[in-house]
Amino acid sequence: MTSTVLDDVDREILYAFQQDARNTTTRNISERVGVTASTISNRIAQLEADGIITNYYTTLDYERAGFPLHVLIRGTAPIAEREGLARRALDIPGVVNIRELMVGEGNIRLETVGQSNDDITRIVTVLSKMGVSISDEVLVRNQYYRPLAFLETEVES
Amino acid sequence: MTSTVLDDVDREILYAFQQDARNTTTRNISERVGVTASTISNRIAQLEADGIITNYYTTLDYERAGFPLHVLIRGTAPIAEREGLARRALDIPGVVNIRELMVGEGNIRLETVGQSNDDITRIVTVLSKMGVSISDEVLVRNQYYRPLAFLETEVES
DNA sequence: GCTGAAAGCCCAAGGTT
DNA sequence: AACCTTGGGCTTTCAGC
Repeated sequence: MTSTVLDDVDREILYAFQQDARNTTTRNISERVGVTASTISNRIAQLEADGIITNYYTTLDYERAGFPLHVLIRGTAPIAEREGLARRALDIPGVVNIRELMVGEGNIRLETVGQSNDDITRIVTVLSKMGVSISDEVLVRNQYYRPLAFLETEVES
Repeated sequence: MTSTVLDDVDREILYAFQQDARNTTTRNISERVGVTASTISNRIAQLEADGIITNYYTTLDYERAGFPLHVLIRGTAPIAEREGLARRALDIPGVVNIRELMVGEGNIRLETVGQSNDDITRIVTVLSKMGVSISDEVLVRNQYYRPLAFLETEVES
């Protein structure tokens, strides 16, 4: 692990990929930044190797995809089992995202989708049996994303 | 808007794209499903046109990218202004995601990242001035994603 | 609505400065 | 660390079914 710095080229890559991970080409970025596409290709490989880029993901409109229920669930797991429970809860059908939080009450937050209330009920039931106590369920009305704009940054790589 | 059904080809595309939106090729999917790459290309265009695919996104390890603070903020906005406030809050540097919820207390949830506590403080200050009352801030410890696995689904297109 | 071929574009690799 | 060239692969388009 040596200390490295994200320069303008890296930042441009990360910003472009957050906006469109599929249709952004190395050539495309290279024209914006003023280096060759080969260089962009090398930088991307480096960003992936460093674990800074973790995944290329596609966001869906769950409702249009046939899943009208989009629900956030808040639960609490015993500290010692928190991480294991979070990973296992990810296997419950309908769970699409899990966050572990640095807090006592409500240390696990799940993003779930379903076709009917039964789907959500089933998820909550399974969570309870796993040892997660549920304290809250709320419907998502809308969601907006914004690419992270980078300023001067220093990272360990 | 006519009623359409997602078939196995569509589901395979959505599932593959949720796993890797950048390195999954049309040919790659076509071999799994048993239709030609041309057909996959057409289906993708249709899924985009229908608004089922909303974005191709890249997830980052914010900590390794130089932003060690990853914080969820919970706030409440007056119902009438909720949507407008949510959209404007997205322009605050460091805010990467906003959800509007169908609930009274805590109807706006923000995902934010920062290099120092000052960054988070600044975000909260701006939110307060905008008219959002903040009730909670918690640190994210870990996060896991899972592609949505589709069963039989019917959608409006 | 799917197929198949062709044309154009893109990416990765190796060698060079 | 960045550049240049090239070979191979990918995507899209369109005529045909």
